Amino acid sequence: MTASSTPRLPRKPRRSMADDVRENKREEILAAAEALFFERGYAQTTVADIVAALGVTKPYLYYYFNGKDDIFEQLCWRASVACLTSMHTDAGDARPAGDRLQEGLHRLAVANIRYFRAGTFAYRETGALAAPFQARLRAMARVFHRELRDLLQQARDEGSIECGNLMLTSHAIGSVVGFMYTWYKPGGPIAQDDMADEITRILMNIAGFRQPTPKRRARTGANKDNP
Amino acid sequence: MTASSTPRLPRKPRRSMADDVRENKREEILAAAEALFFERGYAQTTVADIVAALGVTKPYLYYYFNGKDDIFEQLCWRASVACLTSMHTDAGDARPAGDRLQEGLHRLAVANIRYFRAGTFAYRETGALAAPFQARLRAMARVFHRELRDLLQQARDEGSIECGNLMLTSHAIGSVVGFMYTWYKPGGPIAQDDMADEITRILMNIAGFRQPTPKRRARTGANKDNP
DNA sequence: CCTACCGATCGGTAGG
DNA sequence: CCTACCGATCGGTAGG
Repeated sequence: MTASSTPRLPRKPRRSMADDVRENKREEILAAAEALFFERGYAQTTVADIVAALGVTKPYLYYYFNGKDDIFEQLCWRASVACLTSMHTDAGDARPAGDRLQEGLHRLAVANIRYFRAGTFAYRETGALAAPFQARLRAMARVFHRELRDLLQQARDEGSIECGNLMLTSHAIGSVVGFMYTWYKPGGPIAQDDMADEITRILMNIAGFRQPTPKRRARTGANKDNP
Repeated sequence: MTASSTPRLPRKPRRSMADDVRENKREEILAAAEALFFERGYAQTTVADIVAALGVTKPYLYYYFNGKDDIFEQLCWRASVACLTSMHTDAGDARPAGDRLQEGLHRLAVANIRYFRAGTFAYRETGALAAPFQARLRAMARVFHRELRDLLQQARDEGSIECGNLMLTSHAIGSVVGFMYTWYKPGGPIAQDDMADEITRILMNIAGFRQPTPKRRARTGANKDNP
């Protein structure tokens, strides 16, 4: 989290080869557990299921993680962070709010497609999560909705969208990405990039977006080379 | 379901007073279990929790139900039926598709508000449901989306809505009601009837509804007295 | 890094 | 003798 160190000093590589191996094994366990938690649910997935899927034993798993709940929290946290920080925009970003909104919604769609499994744990499996962890997730969700509502309001004020109740609009947008897991599975007929664009269009439609900003046909994207 | 019997013969009341008492007790158990299953999840709710909430004992519960899974399935089934049959319209209904769509979406909103707890079990707790039961739910969900897409297409053909991909629009509509449980709790500042109207407006907006049918300002509603 | 096994707790049901 | 229920305990399995 606190990765702000003085540059120009490539000394002391934080990560040895042994660390990489360890990290790979951790990720293998996380990937196997994520698939099972998503399909069967947290409580219906046993630690024996996870280790069987990997062809290892239970003590192997407990060497890399503190327990079943530890694995679940790590999966849930990283996915929730990726999805719920999508609407964050730099304070110095002077572009029209409509552009920033569209870029944020696109990030939101991409994150929810990328983390389509673990991204659902926070709201599907609340009962399986410890109360303090739930509180941290709720706090992050509040920030997400605040940032989204602020962007919607700014975009409405500048006239690039037309929407009614901001809270309901915000929730409707969150619902479309949050409910995607019930019908969308990556690997289907539609490529992930195309699906992200399609979802972004739907989200912009819910926001009441009318035409791509009449003033100047701005081509938004990941263009952050020069300001 | 098959309640079509010859009238004018009030003989043989199907339901004795003892049956009513039994039915009341069943409903009490179902209500207590529903609240716990919704808040803690199926696996995190024990039979001991349910009976404790009612001040009764486990044999009492097992007299009225075959088990924990039996209770869960009954809750899930009745709620899912109520929500997923909302888009069904009579074959003889000759009104414009836009009106039938709006009426169906309003039923959908009302059903999801009414069954806001057990209505989520089908997609939140798939892992806790037996495979054959899941199959029956999936079949019913398929019918729901087919009926919704048919209505959307008819409404688009008659010009009362403008929407893009019918499948994505249908899923976006289902998402808004399916994800309501994450932010809406009945008993809040907004009355249930008002919330149903508000949700219906959002759903119609997602469908691309433009003004209440320009041709004739039809006032749709539950007015089925005379054709 | 595995085999073998524990303390705790589950859903369900016996006898009375 | 039946029903509707209680206190006590069952077999089986979870995480560890």
